[in-house]
Amino acid sequence: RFAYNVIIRYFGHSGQLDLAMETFREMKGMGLEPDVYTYGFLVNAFGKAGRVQEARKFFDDMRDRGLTPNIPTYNLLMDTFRKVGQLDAALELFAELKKRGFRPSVVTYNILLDSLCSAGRVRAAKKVFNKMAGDGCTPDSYTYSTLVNGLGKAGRVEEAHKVHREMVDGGVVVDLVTYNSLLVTLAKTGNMERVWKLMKEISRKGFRPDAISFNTIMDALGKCNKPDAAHEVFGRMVESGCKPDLISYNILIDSYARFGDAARARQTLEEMLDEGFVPETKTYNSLIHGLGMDGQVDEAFALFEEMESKGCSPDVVTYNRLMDMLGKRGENKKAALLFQQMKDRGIKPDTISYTVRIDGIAYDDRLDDALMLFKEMKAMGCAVD
RNA sequence: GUACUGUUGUUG
Repeated sequence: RFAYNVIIRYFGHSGQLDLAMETFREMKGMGLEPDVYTYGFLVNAFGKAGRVQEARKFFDDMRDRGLTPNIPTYNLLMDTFRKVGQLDAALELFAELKKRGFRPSVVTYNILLDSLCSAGRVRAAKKVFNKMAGDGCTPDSYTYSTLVNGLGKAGRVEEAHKVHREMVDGGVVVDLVTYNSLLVTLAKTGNMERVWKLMKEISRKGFRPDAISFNTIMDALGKCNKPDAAHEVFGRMVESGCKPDLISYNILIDSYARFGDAARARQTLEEMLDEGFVPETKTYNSLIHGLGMDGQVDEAFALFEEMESKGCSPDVVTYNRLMDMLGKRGENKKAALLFQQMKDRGIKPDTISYTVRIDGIAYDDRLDDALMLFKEMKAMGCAVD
């Protein structure tokens, strides 16, 4: 049974759900009783793939077989709910496990906190955070990164900073992830002085800033239209012995692109190819954006073709970007063709797709058509925001 | 003998 469990875990981990299922059936066929680990791995496998329904079914099956789920299995299911943003289901499960007399672990609390934060309920998250110690769960470094990250994403920079200080002063064993979480928060405010101060502190504490640390700073600079400063950080990164990764290049390309420097963006693409990295759809999307910013619409479309030949399929972002470009130049015929093309290719338009199309059409004063699209958008189940 | 959680990148 142990061997089967290991195999199921492996297949789940690598996303080969059919094989995991096959192994599960084979195991039962051999007359071996699945245990809580077996079911836990299955919940995890399907949960990771976002298949909540099935994950939940395995959890229930486990009970029907007379097995009692333990805390890690509860955590696995709860984390599945978190990943797909089903806060209510997560809260319900938490209430249930307590009612059944289980003691949540720190992990349970961490998942709960993250669920609340991702749903924007930062206030509630803080309350839970304040209560967890009384429930026998001492916050750990995961707890703090989750909270700092949540507060930061909610724009509550000072609170995030305060929580971080509390953690450091309170003697919690910190790691680089907790520092990076705060770094992201500070970087987004554009206050580089604070960012570099934190970088110093990171080193002083004996950590080496990693690619995520540097990428975070580069991204912040790029977003404030300082591609050269971002490039400088790239240099520092290399100097300090930290190897740039695919994301570093994507960020750098995006920095140049949003600044409108298509030439530099392209040059960076060449550099990343030289370094042996394989560009992604995201990479091309940034480049296309850059060409659009630079007014090089034909070049943008050339790249649109090129990306395909390099094995990067355009996605909804690519199409949105191109349609917006065309709409803003009044080329609505072409934009409409692209819109049709994306649907034909099975790329589901999202809220942004409809928004840019409606926007383009509205420039043409074709309000009836715009209204029709608006209706279609709702009919397609697209959120109207 | 086996498990669960946190940090960075692309579009309106």
